[in-house]
Amino acid sequence: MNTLPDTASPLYEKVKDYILTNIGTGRWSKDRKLPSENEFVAALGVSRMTIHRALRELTSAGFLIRLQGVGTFIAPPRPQSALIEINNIVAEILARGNKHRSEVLVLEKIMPAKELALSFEFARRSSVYHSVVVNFENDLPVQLEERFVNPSLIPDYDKQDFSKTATYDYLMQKTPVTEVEHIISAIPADAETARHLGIDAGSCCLLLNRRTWTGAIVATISKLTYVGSRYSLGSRYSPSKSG
Amino acid sequence: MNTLPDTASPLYEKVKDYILTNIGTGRWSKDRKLPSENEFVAALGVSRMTIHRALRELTSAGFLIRLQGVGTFIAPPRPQSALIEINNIVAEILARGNKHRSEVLVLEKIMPAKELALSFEFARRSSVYHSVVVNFENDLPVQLEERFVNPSLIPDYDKQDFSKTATYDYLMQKTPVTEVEHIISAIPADAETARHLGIDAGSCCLLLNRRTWTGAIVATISKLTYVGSRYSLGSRYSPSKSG
DNA sequence: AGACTACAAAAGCATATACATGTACGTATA
DNA sequence: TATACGTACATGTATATGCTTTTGTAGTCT
Repeated sequence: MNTLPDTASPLYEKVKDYILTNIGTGRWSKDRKLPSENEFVAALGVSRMTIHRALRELTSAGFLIRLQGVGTFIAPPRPQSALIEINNIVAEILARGNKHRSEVLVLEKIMPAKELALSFEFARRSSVYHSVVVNFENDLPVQLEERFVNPSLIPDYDKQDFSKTATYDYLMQKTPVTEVEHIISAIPADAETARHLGIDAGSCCLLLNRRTWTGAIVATISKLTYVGSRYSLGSRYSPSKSG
Repeated sequence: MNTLPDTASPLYEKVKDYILTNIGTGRWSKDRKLPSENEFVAALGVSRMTIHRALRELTSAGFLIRLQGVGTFIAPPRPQSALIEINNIVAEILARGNKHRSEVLVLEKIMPAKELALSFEFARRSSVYHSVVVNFENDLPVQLEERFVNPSLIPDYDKQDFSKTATYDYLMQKTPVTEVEHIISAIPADAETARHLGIDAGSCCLLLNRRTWTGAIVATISKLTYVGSRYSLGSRYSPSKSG
């Protein structure tokens, strides 16, 4: 019985729409196994190759996961692109099999200075959360993380225990990132930074300034300082595998 | 006559590699019309549907442009993604309305050291091009650019005048980039680097190590050193607009 | 109990065929 | 001369068919 949309588009596009709609509206629950190709054939009255094309394109677009011999499943919310994930330092440390620990130096609500308020693109003055955390890899400090967070998007930021949950994980869970800006530079460590990171003042550090948006609203502004000799940012990117 | 690569991958992938290689090596000139699907069928002994899939995927990845009833053409070099474009320093300098100038320090063909040959993933020893260029913004050195280039993809690299054409522009024009790897770190300048960049030894520099691929072949390996106090890498990215 | 085997299910690959749609171009006709 | 038409060719879509590869499972043998 054919329930495909009645638009002027190729059949495989209709099938894609049909599937995406069923996922989007939640009619197919998140962890459910989708019908097999042959079941789709029976249900929609369309040839298997056409079903296959629709499923393949949805898979390469990241909406589905397919396992040969097993079935087709709805993909979990996407893991961020290479450009974004460079910030989840905790995951990186754990992935290397090392021990992670963090110390929360500051967690407060403040009125932003003029320049900071400007970066948040606030229409009128408003307070923001402010946190400073040091991240350790095997008890060696590798990153000093200073964040400013928009309370209108993440209201309970200052109630969290960031020695247990990484700020990154908490933020990713709370609000979807629709846009990211990165500015990377190399700077000598100032006295305070050097003290927190246990290095000499003037040592080379990698400074990553980051702003994230949720829709049109600036969600977070972060200043991440890495010890140059202990850290580097890597990414690998394939245009052909995502376009 | 079948000239497809002899790898253990599906046929349509081999066809894609075959086409990318022919584009990459310049065997098919930039503005040329590619063979029609049926001509590919005759030339490679592969069914039209398989050819079609290869061409369709290369088109959606941005390498080709197809016009129904007309033919298939090589796409103009793409406006790179945020992650890739951070390397076109010349364009950046000009975009800021500043003057650009470059000095070519080295341009030669060498036998790579063991480690470098390894990075190129060479099956057997083969020579590579080597260039070192300093880029100036308003007569102030901002970047030291050392590149190693695979001659099998870019055969005339050492015949170019890189004080006139930027190495980046030349490479982008000569071969499509299918994959990029970046490793960014902060390091103190060594004596020689410091001399070339007109800074004190030990000053903070941003080091960008970059590898690019064309198909399965490593095309270039670059080591870009930026003066920390005079430069930072920026990017802005919207996951939702490309995934 | 554990290991091996056989089979079934599901996705993946490749092909042949047919028709649809769009473009280019030459030729006939008003 | 300009329009209309026919033909050739190119890409796009849809289907049917047959095979391979991977994975899970149910039996079976030791």
